[in-house]
Amino acid sequence: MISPRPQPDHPQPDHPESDHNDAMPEEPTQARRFGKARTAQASALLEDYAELIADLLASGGEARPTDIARRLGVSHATAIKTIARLKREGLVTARPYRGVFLTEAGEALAGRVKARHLVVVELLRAVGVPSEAAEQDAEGMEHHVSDTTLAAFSRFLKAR
Amino acid sequence: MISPRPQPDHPQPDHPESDHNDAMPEEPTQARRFGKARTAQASALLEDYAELIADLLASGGEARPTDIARRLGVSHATAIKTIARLKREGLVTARPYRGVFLTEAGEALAGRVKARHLVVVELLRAVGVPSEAAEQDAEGMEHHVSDTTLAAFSRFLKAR
DNA sequence: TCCAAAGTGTAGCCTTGGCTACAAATCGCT
DNA sequence: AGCGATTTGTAGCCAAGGCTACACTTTGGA
Repeated sequence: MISPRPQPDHPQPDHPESDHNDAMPEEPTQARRFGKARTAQASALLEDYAELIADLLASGGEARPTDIARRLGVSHATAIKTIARLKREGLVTARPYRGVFLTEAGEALAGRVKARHLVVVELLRAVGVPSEAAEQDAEGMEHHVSDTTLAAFSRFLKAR
Repeated sequence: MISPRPQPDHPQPDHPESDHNDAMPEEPTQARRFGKARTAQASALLEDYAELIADLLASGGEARPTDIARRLGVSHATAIKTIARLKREGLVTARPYRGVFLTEAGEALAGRVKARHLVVVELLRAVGVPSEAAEQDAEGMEHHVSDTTLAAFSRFLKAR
């Protein structure tokens, strides 16, 4: 399946790093950054679920799997599977046919997420992003906003 | 451009509450937002690879799988698998043991991604985020920045 | 020249997060 | 009370994106 005998038509004699005598340690930093972005992405779903469940409980009184699924735009089976994962993570409690509730940890997470969401949306609007786009983009961006950045956002908004 | 999953076109025929007279926050809107954030996430990796490959080609002359892997902080096997996917998507060309090169589409993508990255980092710094955090957070956030938001960022930076 | 090291590729495994299809439980209405 | 509709749960499938282990090429140095 691999090619028949690749010919050495490609002389690349020079070694890039030979002339890199000065500081080169750029890779670890970048790798770390990418890694962090990857892990942030991993918790994003959990955060969204926690926030939504809190929302449903606050407004409607109950958070049912189908409601969650519809709001998130996924099938109910997917929602149920994710709820199981939330349960494993200790963020919610749920008994069959009885709805979903947040644990204390889940509540705390939901609160943090919601606050962060608001700040991000506010900041986007403050720099001139239309509300519609601000809401849309914040949904994805917020999960990558570190505490440091969040604090800077708050400062900026207050000082404005 | 990148349509990873053949979306079976959500057969969400139901207009849930026909008799919900009072303001129920529209679920379709929220579902759409979450869905978009999800798909944005899907293309994020491809974007990162394209940008990195462009960077390596520009500075070192060649983009080898191990270099890519090291810079991204993943195993070389993972990098190779992803490169295969990039190939499937028509963003790069690569022959065994010969390095990776960008197609025209890949080049275009890399250019867009890089420009966006710069704007996002600039914006973050402009609102007071320390450089270190700005770089870190931009890495994750940029993939969720829509054209509309990007334009607003540029405007804000210019008008500052 | 030739052999070991470095780089590359393949195979298999895992988890996430989607989906559909089907089964079981609960609800709501007559 | 009973039955159909809705909701919930389960099972099985898929692709993406990780990993390790192993095999194969290329390259470079003795």
